[in-house]
Amino acid sequence: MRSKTSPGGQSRTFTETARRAQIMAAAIDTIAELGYGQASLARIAEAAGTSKGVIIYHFGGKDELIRELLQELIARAGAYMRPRIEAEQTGAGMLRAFIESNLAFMAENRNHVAATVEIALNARAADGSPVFGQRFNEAAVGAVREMLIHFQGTGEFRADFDPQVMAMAVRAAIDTVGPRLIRDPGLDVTHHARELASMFVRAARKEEIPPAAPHPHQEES
Amino acid sequence: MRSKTSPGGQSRTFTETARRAQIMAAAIDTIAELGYGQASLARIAEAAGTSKGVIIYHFGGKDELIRELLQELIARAGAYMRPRIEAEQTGAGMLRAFIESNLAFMAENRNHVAATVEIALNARAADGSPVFGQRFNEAAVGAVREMLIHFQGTGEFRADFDPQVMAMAVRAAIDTVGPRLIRDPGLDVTHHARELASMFVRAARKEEIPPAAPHPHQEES
Amino acid sequence: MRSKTSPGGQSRTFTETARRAQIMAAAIDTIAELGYGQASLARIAEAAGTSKGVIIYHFGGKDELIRELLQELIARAGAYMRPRIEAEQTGAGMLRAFIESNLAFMAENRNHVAATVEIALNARAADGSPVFGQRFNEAAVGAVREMLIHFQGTGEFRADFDPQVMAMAVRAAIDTVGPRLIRDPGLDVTHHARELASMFVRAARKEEIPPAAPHPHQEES
Amino acid sequence: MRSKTSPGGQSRTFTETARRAQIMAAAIDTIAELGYGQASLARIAEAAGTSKGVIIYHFGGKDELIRELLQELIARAGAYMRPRIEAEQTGAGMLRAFIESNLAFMAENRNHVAATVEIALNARAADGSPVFGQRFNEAAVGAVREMLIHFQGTGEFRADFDPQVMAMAVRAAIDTVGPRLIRDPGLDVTHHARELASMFVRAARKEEIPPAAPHPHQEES
DNA sequence: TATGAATGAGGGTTCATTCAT
DNA sequence: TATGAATGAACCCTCATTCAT
Repeated sequence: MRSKTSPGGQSRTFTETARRAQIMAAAIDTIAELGYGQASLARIAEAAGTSKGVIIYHFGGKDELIRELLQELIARAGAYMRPRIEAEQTGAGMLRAFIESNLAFMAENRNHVAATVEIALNARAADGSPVFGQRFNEAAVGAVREMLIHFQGTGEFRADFDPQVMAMAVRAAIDTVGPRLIRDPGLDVTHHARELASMFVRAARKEEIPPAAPHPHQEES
Repeated sequence: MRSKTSPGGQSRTFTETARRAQIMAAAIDTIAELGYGQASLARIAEAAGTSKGVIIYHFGGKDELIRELLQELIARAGAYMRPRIEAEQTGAGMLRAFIESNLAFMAENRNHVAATVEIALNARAADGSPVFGQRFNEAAVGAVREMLIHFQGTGEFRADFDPQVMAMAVRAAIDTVGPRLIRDPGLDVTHHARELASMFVRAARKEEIPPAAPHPHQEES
Repeated sequence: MRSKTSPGGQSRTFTETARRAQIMAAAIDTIAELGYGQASLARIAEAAGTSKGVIIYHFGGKDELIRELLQELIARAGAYMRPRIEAEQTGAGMLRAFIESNLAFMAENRNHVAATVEIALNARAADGSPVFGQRFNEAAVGAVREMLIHFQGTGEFRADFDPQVMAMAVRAAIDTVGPRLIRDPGLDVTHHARELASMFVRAARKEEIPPAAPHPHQEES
Repeated sequence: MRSKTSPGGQSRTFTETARRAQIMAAAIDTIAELGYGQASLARIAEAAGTSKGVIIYHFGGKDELIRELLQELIARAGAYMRPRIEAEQTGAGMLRAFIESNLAFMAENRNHVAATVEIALNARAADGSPVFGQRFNEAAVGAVREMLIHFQGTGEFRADFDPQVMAMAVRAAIDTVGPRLIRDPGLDVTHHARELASMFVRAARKEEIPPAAPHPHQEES
């Protein structure tokens, strides 16, 4: 991981940091707009107003650029979401906060998210094996899974569902909004987020019995 | 639609049909293994044991090959799923059949499905705009949405969720299994499917049992 | 020169002659419309309603087809023009007949002529040297030159012009109409021919002195 | 018009200008020698002592190279001819200057002119339609036509010929010399030019000398 | 630091031709 | 006779990368 040192080996100057930020921004926009496959160094350089050489000079190669880009994007999303999730105490609240803050971040950073998905989906090593998709996705799913397990333990969530399966579904349901957001800028993300959150909460939580229910039947074993 | 005519314009020879099938199989495997971006004609040809020229001779170009591949894959999945879905009467049954048959098809045709997802996600026109992803995904989501709407109308499903949002979530939850299946051959797809189906059924169905049910039907084992 | 024998070595059957004519017609149209460079065997075959193999079978290769095409086209033009020229006795009459009949043939056989010009201009041997242009053009120019020389001898034409130069100019002036005819179908070829003929006759013939010219000056040495 | 900007978008470096000139020279020679159809990027690169990639780097593609080549060639010919034509006052003088300077330029720049003709005649768009031939030729013919019309107006030239027809003939008579020059380096272009000029002057000019000319002007040496 | 220049592999495609049937 | 199938070279072009300046 050379991500904190400049090509010469020293830590970064202000100028270099700025150049890197500028290039990364251009890369985000280019990937979001054209997709990973069409985002060549030449096009990214053009969007950044520089040349291919500069990019390679600063990042060492396209792979490095992509890797750093992905790290940055994930970190940014995490910084946005974490406080919003941790402000909640209940499982329902946290699950809802997770989904809603994730989608809110998407809505506010459409290009960033689109680029993330493009990279995670497409970036491959020389031998064709996925580079990021795997570990990235597993980490993201893992966080949700642990949360579900925790509240299964407290009794707030039902015990009869597989937390891994639901975690994957939550992740997928969120991620699928990204591409759609790009094509349909008018999408009401807030509504979508609320609906999604309600849906998963309903699926996870134990049935609440209406206060004055005379004949409490249980549904489903 | 030239998909039923050979390069000469007449309908297909036995030999041609065989060659086409062989090439398409090689393309499926190559795309599933290496991803869409790495699946060049040369690599597909190598996997098929022929040369690029042969592929172009039979399909007219890479675009045609991809298009036919996608059509074939979707048709095959539809043929597998449709009867299983139509055998059901209730909304819960159909939703469950949809999810389970889709995942069962995936499990039995891993490479095919992985290739489909790769193509749908990544194939782009020269200007960078998605070629299939959009319409393909919308069609798939639309089918689920209409089903949900119908059973909201009959009263079996709750009326207070957005069928479009749930349909997208269902699609995404299913599609996310594909890539994972490739990397983790030991995944218990049957279990995953049952869990997923239960989850969405629980989220969609009304919670109340008819007050004083004289003939207790069991829904779901 | 294998142009009178079929691939097997025997002289041609009726069927073969018909096939050849059909292919040659298709080649003429294709070359006239798309130009020599774009007239691939595949396109010619398509226009002829057959396959590339058939063309190669009948002509032995693309070069043979082109060579025969050119011969045929020249022969046809000659058959049209020769009687019209030979019907004249004077130099002016023959020069005029040459130009006008040549252009008349063009107007009636636009595609043929366009194809001829395309081939003569573009067909090249493997080493890049022109195949037909040279000898074909020299022959065509030579005929005009000999005519001019003959009537310089009889005294009808001036003796002070270089017959080779004028012959080349006549040929070029005629040939340049071909391409234009393709693009501008409304061109009045009869008018153009008459103008061209008058122009060259005026340049070649000794000045006719107006009958009652009082002071005959000569112009130009 | 990107013809003054380098691949990066800025104006040209010395190195780039030199490389471009070198490549264009190689392209001229290659096209002149082998014809447009055989002048592939590979062959041009070989003649220039570089690789295809370099050409594409500097010109962006074959089309650009050809387009710039044609512009350059036309501009150079114009710069050569214009002052020689404008030095004349009479119609005969200008017509003669046009023809003679054009052919003199040809004689001094054989490959350049041959390449120009090859390109103008053969370059085609993807659909087979001529790219340059049309407009290029019309422009060249138009200039001559306007000159003829002008001196028909002044009375120096006869009024009874079609200026468009003669203009086309002049252009064609000149252009036909190009290819011949390549094959026959010993051709006496000066003689040819003088003959051609005399011929067209004789065809255009009125035959009568003003009845009783008091001050005999000499027209033409 | 930064850039212009060059490189070489690989991309998809067209083409004339060969060959078995 | 005729065709469908395959071949292999050549085509133009894109790309990530290297290198001298």
